Amino acid sequence: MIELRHLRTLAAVDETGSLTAAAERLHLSQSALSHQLKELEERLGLPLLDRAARPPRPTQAGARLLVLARTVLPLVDEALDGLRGLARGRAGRLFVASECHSCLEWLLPRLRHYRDRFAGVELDVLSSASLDPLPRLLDGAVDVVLSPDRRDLPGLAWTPLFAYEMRLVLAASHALATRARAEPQDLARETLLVYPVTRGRLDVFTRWLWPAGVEPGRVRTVESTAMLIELAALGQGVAVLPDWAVAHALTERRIATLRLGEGLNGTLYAAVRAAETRLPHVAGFLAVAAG
Amino acid sequence: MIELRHLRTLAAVDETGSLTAAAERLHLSQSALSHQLKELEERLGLPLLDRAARPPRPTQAGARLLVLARTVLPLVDEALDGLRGLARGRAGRLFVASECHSCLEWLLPRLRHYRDRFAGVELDVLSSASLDPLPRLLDGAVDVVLSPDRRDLPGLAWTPLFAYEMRLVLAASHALATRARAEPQDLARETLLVYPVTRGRLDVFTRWLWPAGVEPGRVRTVESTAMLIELAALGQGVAVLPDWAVAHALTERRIATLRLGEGLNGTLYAAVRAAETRLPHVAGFLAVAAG
DNA sequence: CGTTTGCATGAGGATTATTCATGATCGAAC
DNA sequence: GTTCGATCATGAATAATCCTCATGCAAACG
Repeated sequence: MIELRHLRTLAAVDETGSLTAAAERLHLSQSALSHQLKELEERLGLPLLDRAARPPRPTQAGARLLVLARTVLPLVDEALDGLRGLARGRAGRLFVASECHSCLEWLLPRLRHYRDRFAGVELDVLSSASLDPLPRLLDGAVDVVLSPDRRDLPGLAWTPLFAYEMRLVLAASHALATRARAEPQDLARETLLVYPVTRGRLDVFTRWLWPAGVEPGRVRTVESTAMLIELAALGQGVAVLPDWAVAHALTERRIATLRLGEGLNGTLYAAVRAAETRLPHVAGFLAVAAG
Repeated sequence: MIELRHLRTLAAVDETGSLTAAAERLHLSQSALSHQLKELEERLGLPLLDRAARPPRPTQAGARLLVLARTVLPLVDEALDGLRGLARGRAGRLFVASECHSCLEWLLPRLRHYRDRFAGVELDVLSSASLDPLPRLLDGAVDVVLSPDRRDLPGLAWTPLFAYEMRLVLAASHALATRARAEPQDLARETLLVYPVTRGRLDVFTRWLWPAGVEPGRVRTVESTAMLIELAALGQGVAVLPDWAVAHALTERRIATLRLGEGLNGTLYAAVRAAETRLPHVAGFLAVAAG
């Protein structure tokens, strides 16, 4: 059937005013163009050009196809430009969703770095406190999911970003601060400061307290990591946070941290669609995030 | 580069939900589709489909191309439909211009006939009293030119429609009515009734009076053929008209007609663009007009 | 587990596209 | 009027491509 090649040929002939010139523009021989046109005309059963006229005049049928070419070819070229941008990391979409609440603060400085290197990429961070982000990754609503638990699903590729240790955060003056490690029972009389999410999504419950059958004395929800640390420093309660999140506050000596039992370690992973791992703006994100 | 074929493939895969089904719809083997997609992906340097997912999910690049396919393919199909219509005489444009004033009345009944047989054709008659219609035929503004004088230009095809004789029209009671033929000098004292156009476009001047160096006694312009005949019948003057135009009035015996000298014969021609003579709606017009 | 389904791959053949060489046509220049 | 140059058409040969056949592989399903 008809192909874009034919439309490009017609447009070139119309714009240059001769088959010869059009052939040159298209890097073809004049003969190739002549054959191509003839074959198309035969297939359609319609003449497209009046070759006798100079410059060659499109017939009614030719004019109709020219209109088509004029509307279609720019659309195609535009799309191809976009794809070239994608192929070179100069365009694309990167919607990042995180299952890990405190990770957002870890993410932001890296995202600034990423934005500098991939300026053309449409970047967004979705706080998916509610919805399970993995299905949304599969159906294309987001492009990267950050999660501490790696669930291998068909079509997904997982990349470890960094290992961390969850530590008990408490005021430097707290009675437990001198201990080498904390045990679940230690929290039975404490106020536990947590993010406002369901407990099933908090490692401190799922991997530490619940297995030991312990409930904290009180639970209080706090919006931000900074506030969590602040309240812990003031002795209003204790928190469980990844080591990197409290590294800065630790140097100020207002808080102390304890290992949880044998050590509650984890790894943050990034999931992307397997088919897109090679896309520059996706691979670039993984490199920046893991680096 | 990318071709419509690729867009059709992508769209088919997206709509059917599998390569195999898409191949069937496109009357290709599954293998062909697989090769085609693979080659396109390699050429673009981008994955287009996530084959692991079921149904195969378009990647960002694939989604972009799908958007393109969804906008472009309907346009192409629409155009092809139009062309098919053209090829079968069910569509097209036929703008008719006439250099011959009295021909319009000859044309109209045939045009009605034509319209019945080529219902889809956009039909129009342009009274080009002013502009020379042949250049407009060449530049595409009109599609048929009716003219009594055939000027062969490159790219034009001429078809004789019918032969006619210009005859002197006068009242049945006119003194000259019994003569066998009229001579230019006979008009020296008569009022000549003519259409309101420059004399250079009237055969009676260019082919009869001027060669003999005769001027009519008076010249009076009249808009329509019917009025021309009416005034002649009333003895208000004489006219020169093609035989067919007065055939009807002649049967009513109110007018008589004379041969002009040896006989002022002519042929009405139709000019169309040479490349379009085979188009059904053009060839159909010529057939209807000449028949 | 075997069976089915969907996709990938390699090789061979068939179809298409392109080029080369040449001829026809037309207009301009001499 | 002849010659030249430019443009396009054409046929044959070649190059490129596209497609199919015959497989292989992996996941899904009973």
